Amino acid sequence: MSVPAAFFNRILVVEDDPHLAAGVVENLRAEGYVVEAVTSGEAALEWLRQQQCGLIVLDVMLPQIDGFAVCRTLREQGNSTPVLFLTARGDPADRVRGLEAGGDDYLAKPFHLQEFLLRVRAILRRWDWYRSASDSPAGAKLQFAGNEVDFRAFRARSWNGVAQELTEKEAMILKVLAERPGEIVSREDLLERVWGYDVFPSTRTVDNFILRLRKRFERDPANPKHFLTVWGVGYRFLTAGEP
Amino acid sequence: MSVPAAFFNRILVVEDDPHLAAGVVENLRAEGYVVEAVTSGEAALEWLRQQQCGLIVLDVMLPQIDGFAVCRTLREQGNSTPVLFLTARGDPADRVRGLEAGGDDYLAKPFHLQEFLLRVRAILRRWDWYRSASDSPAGAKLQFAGNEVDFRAFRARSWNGVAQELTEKEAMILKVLAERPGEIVSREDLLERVWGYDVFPSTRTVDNFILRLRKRFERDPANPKHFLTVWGVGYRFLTAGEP
DNA sequence: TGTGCCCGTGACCATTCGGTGACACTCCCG
DNA sequence: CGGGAGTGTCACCGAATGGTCACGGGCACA
Repeated sequence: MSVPAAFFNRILVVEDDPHLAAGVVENLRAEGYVVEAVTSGEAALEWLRQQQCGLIVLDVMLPQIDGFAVCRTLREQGNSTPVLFLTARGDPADRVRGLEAGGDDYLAKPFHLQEFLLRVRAILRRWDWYRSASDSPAGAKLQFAGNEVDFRAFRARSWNGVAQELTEKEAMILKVLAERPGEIVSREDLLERVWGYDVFPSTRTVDNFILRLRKRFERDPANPKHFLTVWGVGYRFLTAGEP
Repeated sequence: MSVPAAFFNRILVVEDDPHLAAGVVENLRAEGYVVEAVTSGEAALEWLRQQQCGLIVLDVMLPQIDGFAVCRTLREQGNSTPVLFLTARGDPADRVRGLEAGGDDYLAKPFHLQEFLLRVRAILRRWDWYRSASDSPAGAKLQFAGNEVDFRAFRARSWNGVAQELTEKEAMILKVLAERPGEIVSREDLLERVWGYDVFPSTRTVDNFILRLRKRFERDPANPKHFLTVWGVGYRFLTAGEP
């Protein structure tokens, strides 16, 4: 049963709300998955007739065919790709319904992005019997300027050896910045990536988190060398030092 | 490290109706399990003398030796492989009898295929921890910070030498956490792994068990060093101290 | 039938996080 | 060189979350 590993890190996202879809897609991509997105059940079924993926993220509330029906149809066709349902309601009975439709997991909106990513990882890990258990999507750890960050555990050790317990948001902001070292990341980008959907704090909130990161990881927080301000736009992360 | 042959995902189907057997076998295979089938209790016992599997799907109505008897015999022989009974009748008393014979779950024919597959998955996942405990001596015991836990016996000795009798749930939660030291485990993960897919205690229940584990194993339960809270997500277990 | 153990829940309180506003400061631009 | 927009920084507050306890139901066993 040695299946070519190619499609295992591919994920199909089926979501009609473009905003939510964008957040989900971007975050999955950032985790190292290859992501495709469609906006309806029909499109999903069509896509899956021609392509394979390792996981389907499937909104329950879709126009025309709902998510449950999509999943049932797939299963009847003998397609056993893992499915993670997203639903607006948090009703436990819905969870059972989802599972009985042939799904593998279920998450109620609004969900924590982190929780979502954990589940995606869990499903993929669970399904991969024959792969080593230590598969880690890209970038579980980050090192720069003597700091060491473990994104899996929200934990870090700063240059001076002090252990740091990051909060969820701190960790995610850091991750988003660190994914594109040297590139400019706008505050809006950060909001989208970290808060995901339906919540929009002011951009000042972002500044505050940058402040915290500087305090944690900069030798001289007032003269940042790694969390740089790009005036009028956003921020830029440097691991060592390059203009 | 492509681990092929752990027997966890092997399933033995004991069913004398060839038609039903074929359907069950095929569907299990489609799910990715490795399936063997025999048609009588004797054959099952014989097979199990030489082979191991992660689950036995056992029809109750078999020629000669019935399913209950097969299961009892296995248990007397010290074989603790999980058993899922299939029975023609929906008699609740049968369920009790099945459980008394040492079975793990029970499904009345005719059953929904999805329901069946769900139960299979649930059983395998639930028993995962136990298997890993009883298979390798290493997995059976956990040591950290002067505590010693024997998952097989639900028994432990805490750092101060006090003997602890763990309950089943306590042991399972501890096991799930300890399987991924340093990594975040969400409450939902814990619920699913420990309670199964169709039971829904509140997430507060999880907190309570964490509380108990802390009382048992932390030197200062109010300032946990090993059972750490990850705010907004879940918990994280540390044996000593690692980044 | 009674007793004890588990475990699930609700209540109450403590803590944490994150979002905001205020104020000082910086940078850009005229 | 001065003004205004944008940013650094801080302290604060509300809401959400977790810690902890005590109660009660259910099951098992005597």
